[in-house]
Formats: sequence, structure tokens, C-alpha cells
Amino acid sequence: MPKIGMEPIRRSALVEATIHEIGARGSLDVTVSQIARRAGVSSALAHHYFGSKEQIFAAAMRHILTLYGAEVRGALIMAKTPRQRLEAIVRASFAPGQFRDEMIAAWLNFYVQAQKSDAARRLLHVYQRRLRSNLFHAFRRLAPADEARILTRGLAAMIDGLYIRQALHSAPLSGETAIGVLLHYIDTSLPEGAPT
Amino acid sequence: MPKIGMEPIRRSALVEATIHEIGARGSLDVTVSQIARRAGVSSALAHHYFGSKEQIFAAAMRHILTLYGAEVRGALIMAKTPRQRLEAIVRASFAPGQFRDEMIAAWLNFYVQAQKSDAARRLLHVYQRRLRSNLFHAFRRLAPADEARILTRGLAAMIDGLYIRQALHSAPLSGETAIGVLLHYIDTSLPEGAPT
DNA sequence: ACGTTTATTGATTGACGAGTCAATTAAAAC
DNA sequence: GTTTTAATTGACTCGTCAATCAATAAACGT
Repeated sequence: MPKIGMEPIRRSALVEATIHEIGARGSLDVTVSQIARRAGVSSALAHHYFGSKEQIFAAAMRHILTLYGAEVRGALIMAKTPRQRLEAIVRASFAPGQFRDEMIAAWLNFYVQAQKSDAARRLLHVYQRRLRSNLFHAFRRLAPADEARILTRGLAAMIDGLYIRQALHSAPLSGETAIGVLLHYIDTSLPEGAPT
Repeated sequence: MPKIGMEPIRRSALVEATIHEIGARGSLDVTVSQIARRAGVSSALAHHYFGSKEQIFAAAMRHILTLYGAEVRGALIMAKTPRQRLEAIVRASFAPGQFRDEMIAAWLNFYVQAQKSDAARRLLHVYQRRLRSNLFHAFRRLAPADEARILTRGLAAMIDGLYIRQALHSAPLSGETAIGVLLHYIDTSLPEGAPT
């Protein structure tokens, strides 16, 4: 059946399969065979295109970070004021496309993966730096630097924390609820200065 | 060498070894043999006392949750006002005894473990319920119920998030810094009502 | 037509790891 | 002093799984 030009199709099928499989098992213990089966190919083919399981994970991670980055960038173009930019980032983080079980399980997975794999750690660092930078620049125009730094750390942590909570299925929040918590933080914690 | 009364000693040695080993590898992929070696016994003995790897993990988790619970309880006895109770919980969470690499790695581990293991999930639920209950009752006396619920979610998420961040070693914060971020949230987000 | 490249897999290898078991030791009990 | 009983382990079993390889087959270029 070898039709030519299969590589990109198979690669993305395998990446999607990886994310779904992680979500389904809620765990890192997914085998290459499981991923391959879900993608409709043999495990040998997965190795053929990616070389190793770690690289499959890295590709899946890159994919998720890319999706998230696009969502944030998309939300930011419409935002004008610093406050709107903060809200855009928050809303993008909990948009229906991102805030889904598989995505959340995958995120948790990647946090763990980042502990062993240098490649994974680097990817996550890039994401974190961008997020923090975005938040900080917005806060910086609403509060003095000291406070902006604190608020950046707090908001970034709260976003991550709300994700983790969701992974546990203990107290499942809707995306809207999470957004409400975060906006409440933003709006109440800013000094009495510049609005919008 | 069989001296009688070894069981509790071996059990706690294995539990400590588990936590240390997880911290050292920064990962869930620890083998029973590694744990046993660190505890100075054979892997067979670990199985003898715990039955399975999952139960070893569960015991380690219980141990950590117990330590944390004790830290919180200890901090709470001196706290009188709601505000002091909130600060006590926050400080207990980032006390030197808790906020250490091995502990943090172990926590992240357990979050993942909770995705597959019912026992692990139950343990985490208990911890979360207690934490949320403590926070909520304190907030309840400082704000109306609606707001108290939001603040509880926000603070719990921020605590978890700051832990996760630490696990990544990307932007290592001192415990004091984390506490500062959290207290800033508490103090700025409460309504203009009852102080202390 | 024909050799080359791309796609694809079944079968295999090699390692590793959880859990079992029978055997050993020495204290404890009687 | 003999018999339980607790502690302890080396050796073994049985799976699983990542990674490799040789083989097949279809498209492509010439």
C-alpha cells in the first residue's frame, strides 16, 4: 500500500495517538505498541519515524505547547489594555480546546517527563518563560516591579495548580469556574492604580 | 541475624528509602530493588513486608501526608484569628521540613500515581478535603460564602502550583518567597471587612 | 523493465523488573 | 534441647516492552 508522502501523516497521527493514549490511561505507562495501535500502524513504524519513545513524547509535548501557544497568541491580538491581556491569557489557558482531560493528563505527564528528560525540561522552560514574560509585562503596567513579580508568580502558579487539580478529578471545575477564580485574583490583588 | 521486632524498623526504612529514591531519580521509575538496596535489604524483603510495589508507594504517600498533617496541625494550635490560621497553613506547607526536593518530587509522583491507583487517589482526596476545609472555614469568617469558595480554590491551587514549579527546578523559589506570594494574595484579595 | 527509494510489518532480541519460593539463620518459646 | 516462629535472601519464573532487522510491496525515476 505504500503511498508516498505518508511521513507527515503518520507522524501527526502518532502524536495525536500519544496524547489520547496518555489521557485514556491517565498515566505515563503507555507503550509504543499501544500508541501505534491507536494510530493504526505497527510499533515498528513508530520507531522508524521517531527513533525512540522519548522522541515520541517530545513530539507530543511540542505539539501541545504549539497548540497552547497558538491559543494564547490568538487571544492576545484582540487584547489592548494590560488587564485585557491578562484576561486573554487566562481564558486561553482554560479554553475548551485546552482544558480537556487528555490535555490535562498530558500536561501532568510532561511535568514528570521533564524531571528525567533534558529535552522535555527545555521545552517546558520555554513555555514557562514565555508565559511568565507575558504576565509580567502586563502586570508591570499595572503595578510596581516588586508587586508585578509577586503577581506573576502567583498567577502562573494558580494556573498550574488549577490544571493539576483537574487531573485528579476530585473536584472537577468547569473552565469558567477556574477562570472566575483567576480573574478574581487579578482584580482584587492589583493596587488602586491604573484600571482596565 | 533475625532479631525479633524488625518489621516496623524495616517498614519505615523502606518508606524513607522510597521517598529518597524518588527524589534522587526525580521520577516514578524506581524499582523495588533500588528502594530495597537503599534501605539495606533485599528486594524480596520489601515484597515480604509490603506485598507489592503499589503498596510501598501507598505507604510512602501515607507517611508524607502524615508528616504534612502534623506540620499543619502544629502550626494551627498557635493560631487564633482566621487570618493567622490561613498564614499558619501556608507557612506549614512551605516549612523547611516539607519544602524539600525529595518531598516535592514525591508529591508530583503521587499526583501521577493517583491517576492509576484508587488507593493513591483516595489518600490524596482526604488530604485535599482537609486542606480545603481548613481554608474555607478560615475564609468564611473573613468573607461571604461565595467569595470564600473562590478564595479557597484559588489559594489551594496556588499552593499546589508553587510546589509543581519547584519540581521543575526552573525558577527555584525559596520557601519564604513562596509564602510571600501566598500571603500577598490573601491580604490583597480579602474584602475591606474584618481584619486579623 | 529495472534499480532505487519509501512505507510497512512480523518476528526477534535483549534487558529489565515484579513477584514467588524454597532454603537458611537465629532468636524465642516451651 | 527441641520446636516454633520471625527475618532474610539468592535464585528463579514469567511478563513486558523498547528497539532492531530482515523481508515485502508499492511508487518513482530513467
